[in-house]
Amino acid sequence: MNDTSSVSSEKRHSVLEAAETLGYTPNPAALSLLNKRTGGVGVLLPYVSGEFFADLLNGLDEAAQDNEHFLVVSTSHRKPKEFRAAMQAMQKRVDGLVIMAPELDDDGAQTILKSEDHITFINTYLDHIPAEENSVEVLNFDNYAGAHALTQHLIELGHQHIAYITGAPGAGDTRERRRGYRTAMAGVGISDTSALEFDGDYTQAAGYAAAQEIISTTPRPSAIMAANDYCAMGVISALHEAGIAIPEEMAVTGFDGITSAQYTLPPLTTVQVPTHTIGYQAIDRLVHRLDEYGEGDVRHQVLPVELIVRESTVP
Amino acid sequence: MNDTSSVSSEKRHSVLEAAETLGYTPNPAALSLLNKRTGGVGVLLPYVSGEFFADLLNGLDEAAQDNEHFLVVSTSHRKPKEFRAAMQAMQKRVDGLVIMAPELDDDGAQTILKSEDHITFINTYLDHIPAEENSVEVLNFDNYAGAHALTQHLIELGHQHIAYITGAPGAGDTRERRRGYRTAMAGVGISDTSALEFDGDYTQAAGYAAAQEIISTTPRPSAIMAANDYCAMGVISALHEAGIAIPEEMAVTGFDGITSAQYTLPPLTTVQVPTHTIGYQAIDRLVHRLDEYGEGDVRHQVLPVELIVRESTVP
DNA sequence: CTGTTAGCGCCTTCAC
DNA sequence: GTGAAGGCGCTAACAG
Repeated sequence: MNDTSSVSSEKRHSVLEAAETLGYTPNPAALSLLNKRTGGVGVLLPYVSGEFFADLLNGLDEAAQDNEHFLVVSTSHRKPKEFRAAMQAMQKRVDGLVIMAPELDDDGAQTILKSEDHITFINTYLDHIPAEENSVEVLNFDNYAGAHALTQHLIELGHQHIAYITGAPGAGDTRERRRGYRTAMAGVGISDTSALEFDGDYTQAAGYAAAQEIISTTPRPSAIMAANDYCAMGVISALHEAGIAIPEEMAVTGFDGITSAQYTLPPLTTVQVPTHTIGYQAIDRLVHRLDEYGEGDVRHQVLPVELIVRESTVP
Repeated sequence: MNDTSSVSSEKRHSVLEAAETLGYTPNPAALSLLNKRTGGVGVLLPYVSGEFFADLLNGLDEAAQDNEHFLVVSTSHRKPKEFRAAMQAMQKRVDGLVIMAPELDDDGAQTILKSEDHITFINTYLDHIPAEENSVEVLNFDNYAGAHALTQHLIELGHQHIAYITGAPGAGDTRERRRGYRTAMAGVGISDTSALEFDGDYTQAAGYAAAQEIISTTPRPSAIMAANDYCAMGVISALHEAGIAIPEEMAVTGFDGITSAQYTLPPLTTVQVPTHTIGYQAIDRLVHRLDEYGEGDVRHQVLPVELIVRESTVP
């Protein structure tokens, strides 16, 4: 008996003690059968790589522990079909879902929202969320503002010929960052940036390859904005190999603000995104939503980002 | 009805079809109450940081999906008490546990082994495993051989004054790597390395701090072996700041072989450990153990590592 | 304040 | 070949 029935405090004490000694724990499966609550939160990630996801998981885990929930993690679901299967598997095992799916399109989203689960999306751009369906919340970084600030910073330093390496194709964050770049460029009269944009993704290898392409274009840009910090590391490596001095001959910027960005040579100017925070909040709010409110509250929340200027850009 | 009862295949078909249409799935909680199997595997990590853990999680997740199990992840349990609590919580929710606890001492291990669970330890050094207790397996990197090969490599290049930055204090992998270093040094007559060893851990900050200390000692060492690749990144940063050329004036080595180690300036000589593989195997073998064998098989397995020579050491 | 009972969702056993 | 019943571990609601 937990607290409900009226039992002599004496007897309850002895029972609790016995339970302690024997290491007894109520069977979670039986509990969840009764309460219709499992005490778990599912986390659906597109993939896991690098410091960004490590930080994210730390935030998720910390919040889960604070709220006494366990974490069921599943990754590698960039394909809609696998994604669906993973959701299916999670469905009845957890009380709510945290989903990061930057590559999710609107059709896919509609299918997800059919399930009457509590969901918190992170770093996911959804256009049409039907407000009545269920309990949904969206938490995003301000990718647009970050990229805009970064571009603006370079422009203020006198750069005009700024190359841009795009992130993973088809992802919402990629689109948002590029939009920030384009808008800032348009602000100084450069409305066609097509010759300055280069395909990439969020890896060092992509940055390395894109940089090699960029340095061979004429006229050569004076700055490279990489898709993120890892991409920038690849850029730096390529420039170093080609004997191009950073920042004297070429400025380089990143995105995310991972720890390693402090330790590149030279240290990287970048945008710090609140990775740990978004993870923590995603779980924390989801769990509170589970307890307190019912269905039907859809909210968008954009987390601020911070420009970090290090010595990699020309003064 | 799944396959057991004898039912007309016609009727079965129609039922299966209906299930598909309605999106019906048997309630996992009820199943686990019946079968005494949850279909989940618990993962207990000391913490999550950087590319190493991202790779590890990829391996774990891939194996979990291949074996149709879900992953319950819990981290931040360097304290025995929290660790115990996490195990308790996992206990009945999963069929087996993968535990990485390099800092676990033998007493702590005994307590863990009391629980009659199936466990696979990774990167964890246990001395006294009672073979009869339950189903246990231990998977480790060959940390000793890796550090030994690295030291040997430096020695063959003519280095004698080799500084060593130790990993996280109290961890088994730290001890093993240091042992490899000491043994190799003793092999060339340097049996007292106390003046050459510097406290550190597995972070860039630790490498940065330790390197500053090392370069101010006299006589100055000609090589620095960092605890791991992240630590080495901090070393490189400090050396660069002090104007010390790598590798001409100082050789630097790492450990782990993370992707970023290719993109340091210069690229890092390091030891490649099979991070993804250890994760995959841990789950894969655990699940197979669950199905096929009973209790009582304890095995140690050491995974080979590979020396990767890049341009950071003097020729 | 205590003891009993019904039932959460499912599957296996046993009678029909 | 089919239907009904029992029970996995637990707790809420009830009767004593």
